[in-house]
Amino acid sequence: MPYHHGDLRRALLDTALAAIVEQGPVAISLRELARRAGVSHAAPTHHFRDKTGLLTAIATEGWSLLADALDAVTDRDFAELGVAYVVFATTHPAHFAVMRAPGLVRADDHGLVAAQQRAGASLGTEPDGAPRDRTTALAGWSLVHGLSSLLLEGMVAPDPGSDVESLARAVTGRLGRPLPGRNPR
Amino acid sequence: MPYHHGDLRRALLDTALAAIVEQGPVAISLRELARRAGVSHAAPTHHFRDKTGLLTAIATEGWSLLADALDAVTDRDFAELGVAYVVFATTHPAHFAVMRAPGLVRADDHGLVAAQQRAGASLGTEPDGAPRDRTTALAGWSLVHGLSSLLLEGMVAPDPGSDVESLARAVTGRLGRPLPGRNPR
DNA sequence: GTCGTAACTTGTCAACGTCAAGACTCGCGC
DNA sequence: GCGCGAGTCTTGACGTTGACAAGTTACGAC
Repeated sequence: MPYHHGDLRRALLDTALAAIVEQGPVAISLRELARRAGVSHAAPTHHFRDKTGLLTAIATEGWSLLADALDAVTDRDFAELGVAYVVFATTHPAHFAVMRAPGLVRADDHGLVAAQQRAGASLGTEPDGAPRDRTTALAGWSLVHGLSSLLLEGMVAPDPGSDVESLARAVTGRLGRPLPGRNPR
Repeated sequence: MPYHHGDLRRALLDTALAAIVEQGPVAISLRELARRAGVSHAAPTHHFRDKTGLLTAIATEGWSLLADALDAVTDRDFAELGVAYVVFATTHPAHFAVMRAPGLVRADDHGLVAAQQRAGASLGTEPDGAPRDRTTALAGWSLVHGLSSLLLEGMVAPDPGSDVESLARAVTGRLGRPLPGRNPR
């Protein structure tokens, strides 16, 4: 094992993500992550100042990946964006758990706020690029954020034989969509 | 200070709730709660086996209070239930933070599950007492759960001059109701 | 009144997060 | 090809925490 790890930062993030899936974001310990990565107990300090720093990095990466996933949706109807949101949450449970956990991250971190805003902007933009009506955007965001949370908390599960994607599609379909010519924004 | 506290269990819960508002549910320490309550560092153990036990008790109480709040809504239209949900979350931030935090509580705790189901049943019941369509109920629950979360995470705030209740009313109004006469809003 | 039981204390342990100081190694300037 | 600084990692230490064990005190039923 070389003295210089190569990419210890990435390795620690990946180890942390795996541990979070197993034990939740609260139960992880920096020392155990270091152990799993084969480095000394204080090595993480240099890459992420402290535990909050590590979790902030994970949350930032999460929001950024979510923004990427939303930007990749070609049919920018809200239903499709919403489905992408829920699919992201269930395929990146560790990221999403940290993103929505209260008091685990430095909420005023620059990179974190920027990544959050990028994701928010993607949700709050109409297919034609115009900003969505605030109430509509908020309702949509709430809906998919809440559904993702309920799924990850285990309070709701897709019907057997069905999957998360079709559940998300059914639920987002309940959102009152303003009809094309009839409603501003 | 008497040897027997009187109602240490309640005192610890209240102290914990206050501390959670200040520092978040993760940062609280059993020892500090004991200190604030004026008892020895091991006293909490006897009332709540461990830290998870305390948080489970808070979550249980939260779901139970929420169920009470929902049951107290006389106009059982979903919009009103939803407003009550969001109002509960913002007026009981400590409870709600624990209720929705991942991995902090014993999710299989009997009392907790029962309280959750009581709240869920209230949301999933039509004004006339009939069970609501599953997708509709889930959409509504997701919407208000998500909105509450976004508010408490500080990612969204009511417009200045407005308040949480009217914001919740506006947002729940965006939910398409599968009633005859199709125009929501 | 005594006695069982519940409530609380004191003492202890391993693990953790964080800090300070030192050791190693890489790569750039010369 | 060589020194040297900056970046990377280690070692060691400190205070705090959650949890456990064993002992002490008060309450209430009989």
